[in-house]
Amino acid sequence: MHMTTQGQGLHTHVLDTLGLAITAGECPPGSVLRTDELAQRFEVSRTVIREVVRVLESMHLVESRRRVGVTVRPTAQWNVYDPRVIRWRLAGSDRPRQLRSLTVLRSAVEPVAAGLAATHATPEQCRELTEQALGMVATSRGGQLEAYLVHDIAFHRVVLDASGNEMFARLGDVVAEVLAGRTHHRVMFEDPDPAAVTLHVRVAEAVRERDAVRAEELTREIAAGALLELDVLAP
Amino acid sequence: MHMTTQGQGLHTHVLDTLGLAITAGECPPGSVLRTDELAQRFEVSRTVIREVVRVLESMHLVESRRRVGVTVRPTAQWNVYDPRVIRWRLAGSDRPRQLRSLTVLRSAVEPVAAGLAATHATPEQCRELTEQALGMVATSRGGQLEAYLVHDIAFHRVVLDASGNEMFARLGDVVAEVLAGRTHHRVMFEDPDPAAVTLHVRVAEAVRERDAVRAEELTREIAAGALLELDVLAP
DNA sequence: GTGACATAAAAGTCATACTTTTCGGCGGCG
DNA sequence: CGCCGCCGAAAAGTATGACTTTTATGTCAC
Repeated sequence: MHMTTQGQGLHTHVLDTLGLAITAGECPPGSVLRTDELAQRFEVSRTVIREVVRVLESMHLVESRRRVGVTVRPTAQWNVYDPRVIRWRLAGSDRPRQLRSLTVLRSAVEPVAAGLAATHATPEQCRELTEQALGMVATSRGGQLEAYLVHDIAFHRVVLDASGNEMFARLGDVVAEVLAGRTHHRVMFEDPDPAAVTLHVRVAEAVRERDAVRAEELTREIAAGALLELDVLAP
Repeated sequence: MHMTTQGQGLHTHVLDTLGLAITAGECPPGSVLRTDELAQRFEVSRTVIREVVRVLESMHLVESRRRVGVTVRPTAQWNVYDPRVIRWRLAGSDRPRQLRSLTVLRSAVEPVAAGLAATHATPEQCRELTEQALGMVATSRGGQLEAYLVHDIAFHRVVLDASGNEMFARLGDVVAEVLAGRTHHRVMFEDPDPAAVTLHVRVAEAVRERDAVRAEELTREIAAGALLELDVLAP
């Protein structure tokens, strides 16, 4: 048996290992893999390898051609919205680049989502939003960064959900990854920016009061802060 | 043999058929499929079916569990950023909903992308942008909708590429699908809105002149137009 | 009624044989 | 010398059957 992560079946394990290897830059774009070779390397049957390759292919990470093998595609063609690809890349070496891309995406999407949330949010969602904002306030000082993170993630997830747009809603996981990544890779000693905390509270207010333009504008400020912080940390 | 699309192999064909069926609402969420059954239905081996199921699983369209079968997941869990899922849904019954979601996403992303493009675009990209805008002008009248569409898609793709953000760049396919869908599923007789065409030309100008805020603002107008048009067509 | 256990159903895995496509070389012809 | 077409082999694609593993469900004893 192997000593590596083999929790949920061979398929998952091989997929994760290979995906990570590819996104990490081993197997650079253009290099070819052969199924038989992979089968030997992972000590599994060709069946498993083929299924893995098919999934990798569906993420546009590789392309499989007869008589040629499985060739790694150029980075520009990855399906970067696949949560697994995101996770692999965040775990790999170009984590900073990835974080920046994702933060820029957030800064584009979240303000619009907040504006929509102001008109679409259910009372329940408004309540939830306020609750999470208050939770952020309560945990914003004294080094309770982990607890703060939980509320932060929940807050943004509710906003995206409440927007009523499924494309936005599905970005909840992405945002969660970004926030978690930011918290975990920063100096863990400093408390979050009080201004940002206040902004979250005010966004919750704006949504509750159905003030779309204010919700959007405030969220834009939050996003601007996140971008700024990124520039400070990784110029 | 079958008379359906079988161009690039059994796998592709079965995947497309099944994916379409699921996203179209046959096989509603919660319903279960068995691999053997599917193998019979499509007259292919279990091998092929298993690979298809694995890909479908990677899109979060289905979940495969032992002793239970392949169960269709609730819509909220689809990986809606997968180009194939988008295409299937655009071809299916909830095309209006899908088109709206995507257009809202565009309206959030493209203005920001245009702003970034103004500062990041290479001279080559500026040239390309201008060229496509002019192409749009040239084909904007006289029922040359197909030719217009080509330039329209190319234009938006260049903007997203030139933003320098990979997440934005990868939305090129999505935007292409939306624009194509809009053109092909609409009354084919009316020429595109002249105001929109002009706006595209002005965006190209703004980018060329490195005027980020203007590029963003103009693109916001284009997006607003697209949203408006959507409301007119599907209230 | 509750809990442990047996059963069987379905996916997961493997090995193997066979088919199809296609790259790359080789030879002939211009 | 160079181009074109044919041929063979390499690699993925497909099919099949046997076997393993998990697990939902029914059954039986308590």
